[in-house]
Amino acid sequence: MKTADPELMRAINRFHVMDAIRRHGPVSRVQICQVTELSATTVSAITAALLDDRLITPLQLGAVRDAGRGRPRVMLQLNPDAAYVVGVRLAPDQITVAVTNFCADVLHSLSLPIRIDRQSVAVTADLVEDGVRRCIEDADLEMPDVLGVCVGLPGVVEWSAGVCRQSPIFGDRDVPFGAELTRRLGVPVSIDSDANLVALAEHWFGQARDLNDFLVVSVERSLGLAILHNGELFRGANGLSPDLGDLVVRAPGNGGGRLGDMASEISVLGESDAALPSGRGMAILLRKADDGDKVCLAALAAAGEALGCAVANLITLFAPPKVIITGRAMASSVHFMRPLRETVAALLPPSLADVSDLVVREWDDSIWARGAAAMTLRELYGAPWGTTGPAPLRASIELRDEA
Amino acid sequence: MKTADPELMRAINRFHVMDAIRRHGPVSRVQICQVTELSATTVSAITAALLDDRLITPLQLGAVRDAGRGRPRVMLQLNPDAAYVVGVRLAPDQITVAVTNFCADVLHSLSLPIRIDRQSVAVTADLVEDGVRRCIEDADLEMPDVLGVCVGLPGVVEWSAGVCRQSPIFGDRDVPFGAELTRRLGVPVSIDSDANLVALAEHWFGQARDLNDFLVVSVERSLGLAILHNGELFRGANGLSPDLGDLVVRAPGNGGGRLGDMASEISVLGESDAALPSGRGMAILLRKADDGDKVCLAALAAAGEALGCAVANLITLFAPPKVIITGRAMASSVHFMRPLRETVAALLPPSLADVSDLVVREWDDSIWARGAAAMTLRELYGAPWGTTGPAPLRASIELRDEA
DNA sequence: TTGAATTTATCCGTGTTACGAATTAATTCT
DNA sequence: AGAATTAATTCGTAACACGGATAAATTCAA
Repeated sequence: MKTADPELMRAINRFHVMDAIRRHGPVSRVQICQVTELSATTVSAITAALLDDRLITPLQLGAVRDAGRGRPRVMLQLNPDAAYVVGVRLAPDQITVAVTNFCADVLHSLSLPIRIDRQSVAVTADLVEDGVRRCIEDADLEMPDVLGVCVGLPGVVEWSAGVCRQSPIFGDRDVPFGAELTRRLGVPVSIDSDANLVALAEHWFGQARDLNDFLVVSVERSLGLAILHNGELFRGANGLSPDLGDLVVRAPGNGGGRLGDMASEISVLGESDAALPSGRGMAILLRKADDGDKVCLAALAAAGEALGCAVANLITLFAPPKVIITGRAMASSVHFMRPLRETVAALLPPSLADVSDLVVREWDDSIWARGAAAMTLRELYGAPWGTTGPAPLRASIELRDEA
Repeated sequence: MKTADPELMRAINRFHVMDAIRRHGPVSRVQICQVTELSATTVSAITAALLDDRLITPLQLGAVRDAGRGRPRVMLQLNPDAAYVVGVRLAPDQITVAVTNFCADVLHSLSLPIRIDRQSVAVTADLVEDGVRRCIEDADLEMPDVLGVCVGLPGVVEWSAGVCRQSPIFGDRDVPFGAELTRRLGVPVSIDSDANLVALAEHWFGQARDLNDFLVVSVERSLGLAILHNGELFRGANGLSPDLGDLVVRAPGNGGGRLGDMASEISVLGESDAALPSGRGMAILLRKADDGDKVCLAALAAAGEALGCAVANLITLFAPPKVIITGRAMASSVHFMRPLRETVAALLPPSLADVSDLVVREWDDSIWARGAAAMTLRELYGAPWGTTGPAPLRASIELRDEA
């Protein structure tokens, strides 16, 4: 537990101010007062401290002469150069690295089309290390300029421990990838599930900015799931990010099993004859489906139904107002989405029939980097939430502790 | 959002002190210091205020002369008479009412064996009102002595709104039972899912006191689910308590469907020929199963497998160290539990194979009342958690608000 | 061009809070 | 009876948020 003292008080209010500035672009002090409901005095003091720390800057610039009467407002914004963050995304067939500034703008990025799922952990770490160093160099930065690195990857990731419990890109389990890269790069490296990064980016910068509850389901080579609940990323009891692919849709055998074996791109391709070693298989399958190929249509429909079943269950549990489906290929096909929507509608209990809005969203690669940036920046001006939880019960209290 | 001011600071620390006293029985100020990590000064001030408010009392009583050297400790405890709370449990065939004191000790209780699932909402409300008034009277209390009432019932309950979205005991949906009883009784009445009450009671008073993450699955006439996550009851986005029965195990048709139609007592009885209008059916079925009756064994096994599938998915999502299965009859049968355990073990991904401990627990009726008490008392000396969340984004900020 | 009006931001004084050090209180041991 | 010991309170200090007064920077009107 964290006891409440003036320091915590300040930390909370400072976060509120930073959060307001981040969310509402350039913003004046009076506006911050309105949003945060803090007094003008407090806002003034906190912004002064933030300016002093160079975390924010006044936007002088001919300024938006806003034709008001009195003293013009001084607009404040995050200082883009306050810190730099590197975001890395590991996909089975690609490494993407991007450097962002304090506003999570991508300064420079780098893509390596490498089948890392064929490589050992050591080789992958080598590749990531080189990519990060190169990307920083290309952005005219030095290693010490970098506040932190965040790596997003598919699978089950224990964020708090920096360990990847299990992932399609690693043969091994329980890979301490965070510690390994921290050692190599000399800056803090955190790892998280790629779906979580997207969800966070969407919450910070995307269209879910005003939503405190939503799900992100990504359908690519493997299945990803992120849950934003009460404005916070939801993690399991140990900081574990749940893996959608591990959900079971029907009892195994009997035409059911792991969702990941039924609704991911790989599984769909496996059911059709379009499987190819390269990445073109899904495009071919989708075109065939458009042309009416029965096998391909059935494969997509089966996947949609399986995923729909899982999504219905997730809605039953979390009741999120919005569910965002994403993925490079399948998510954009009606042959996949229609069965999915129909299954969800059919399985949802009447009491929850209309709470959730299912939308499909496509992102470019920068979203991963921005999510990684957000994840890292959260730590810098991060909220002290959860630091104020119930006491972690000590084993027991000695009635009288001996000398 | 709640801005952090001295008042919040105090509220947080006062909660910590109250929580420490509640958890560690009679406890001295020094011990509170150790547990809460607050300074002796602060603890002294807060306990003085609490004593002044008569929320706690010193335990004079010949005292546990603890054979120490110096000035003896003054043990503090919750003042049992600081407030009284009424807990109500609605089951399909029974209404249970209990009055508890501030320590959640049951002072008096009352059971009405009535098939309320056959009655209208108005009649049920009548019965509950009468039961509560009578129980208070029998406990030698007056209505104004009662701080609040909490009603636990099966189904989907929106706690924050006091509305029962759907329940086997109500024909209608969206029943505003909380407001209705508040109007009738003149004291605040909250409602929640019965599983949540058990979970909270278990967390406050039971064996899960030192666990901040666990699941409670209750198998009775209907299925209940409660999730304690990070020390807090987990509720869906709208304060909705999820209903386990609404989870879908397999796609409908094809031998699957709602879990509630596959693993509840009612569904199991329906599959066998032991169905009886009275409540003896399950006992008969269980005995028949013990005697080797194939049909009964199969029914129990099917239910266990279905529930196991759902539990495996929940473990995948929440990674709780413990899952508590409860229920009057079925949960105690190996013919049900063995298939359940085997299914969970089979379906759990390897990375989560050993995180969760499945236990069966049986409670007496008082647990509901104590849970209801805890739920209500939480509000009195409740933690200000969640009051400090990210700002509820205003629609947008006017650049200049006109006069 | 100058002064009034207006809006923004800061300064000052007050009250609340937590905390460390010193002090008082209530015991047991010798 | 006095020393030792542990518990609890009191006192003084520092940090903070806040309301009201003040200063700052602009527009509007004569």
